[in-house]
Amino acid sequence: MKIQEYIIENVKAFEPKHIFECGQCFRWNKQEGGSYTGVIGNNVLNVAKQGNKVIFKGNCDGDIKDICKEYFDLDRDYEQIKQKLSVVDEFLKNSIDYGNGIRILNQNLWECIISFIISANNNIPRIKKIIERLSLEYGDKICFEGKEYYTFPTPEQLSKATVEDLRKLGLGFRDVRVYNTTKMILEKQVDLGRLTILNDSNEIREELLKLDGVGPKVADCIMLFSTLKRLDVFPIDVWVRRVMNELYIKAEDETKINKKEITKLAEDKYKDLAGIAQQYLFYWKREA
DNA sequence: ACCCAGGGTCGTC
DNA sequence: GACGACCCTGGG
Repeated sequence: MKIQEYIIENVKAFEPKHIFECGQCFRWNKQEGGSYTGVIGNNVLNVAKQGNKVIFKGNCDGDIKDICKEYFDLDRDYEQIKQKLSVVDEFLKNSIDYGNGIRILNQNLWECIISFIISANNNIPRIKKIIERLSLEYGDKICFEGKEYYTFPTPEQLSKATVEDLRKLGLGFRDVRVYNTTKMILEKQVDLGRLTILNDSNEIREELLKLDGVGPKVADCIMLFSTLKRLDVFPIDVWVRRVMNELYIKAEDETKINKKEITKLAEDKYKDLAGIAQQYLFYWKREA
């Protein structure tokens, strides 16, 4: 572990606020001055934007440049993606202008699974608090700039928690789901190593759905926001349902819309970039 | 004090 | 396939 720095000059499509507050991740916190600090694997990082520079600073277990390239998806051309999506229609173009610095992160698969199981029928502030408590209780300590941070617990570490322990940490009815899923992954009833090798998205989804607490929405989030990197999947939650109804469907009661109708609409309009389009729409709808 | 909603899923009918 | 229940927290 050592303190390192990595700077990108003339950066395009990179805005910390857009990246960390578009709902894809839960472990980043805004600092005084507007930078964000968070934990990636065994590393603590601070991300600051100054003009058209991005400055990464961190206590890292490995090369900070490699860590950032992988996690922040730096080798992907988001300017090209935005151009492609902007011509779909005015609505999407407006939301892209609003969240122009969004990037889809490559988050650890295991952490992503547990995080989005916790997200079910929950709100973002509470999801973040629960994940912090899990890390504090079962993760490893890392120090950075005089403060203590904690890694997200490994399956082995989290398996030390009983259902009652999880309930005490505020998971509510999700306690059993996290407990069961941890066990299933540890015992390789669902093999995460094999998941990353699979090509077919439907095959991956099928495997994820075996896990307790993973339904269609959570499975889609995991596939989009983790290292599985399925940019074509379109997670449908209350917000996306809302925005798709307002823009295109215009039904009186959005809760009665068939999910398949939304999925088909997204596929037709956004094609293989539906997941990224979803993030622009989600961020715009929640913030603006 | 009371009600509602929140990045849904599960069990039951 | 539709429906209610589910723990907990914050806001009206």
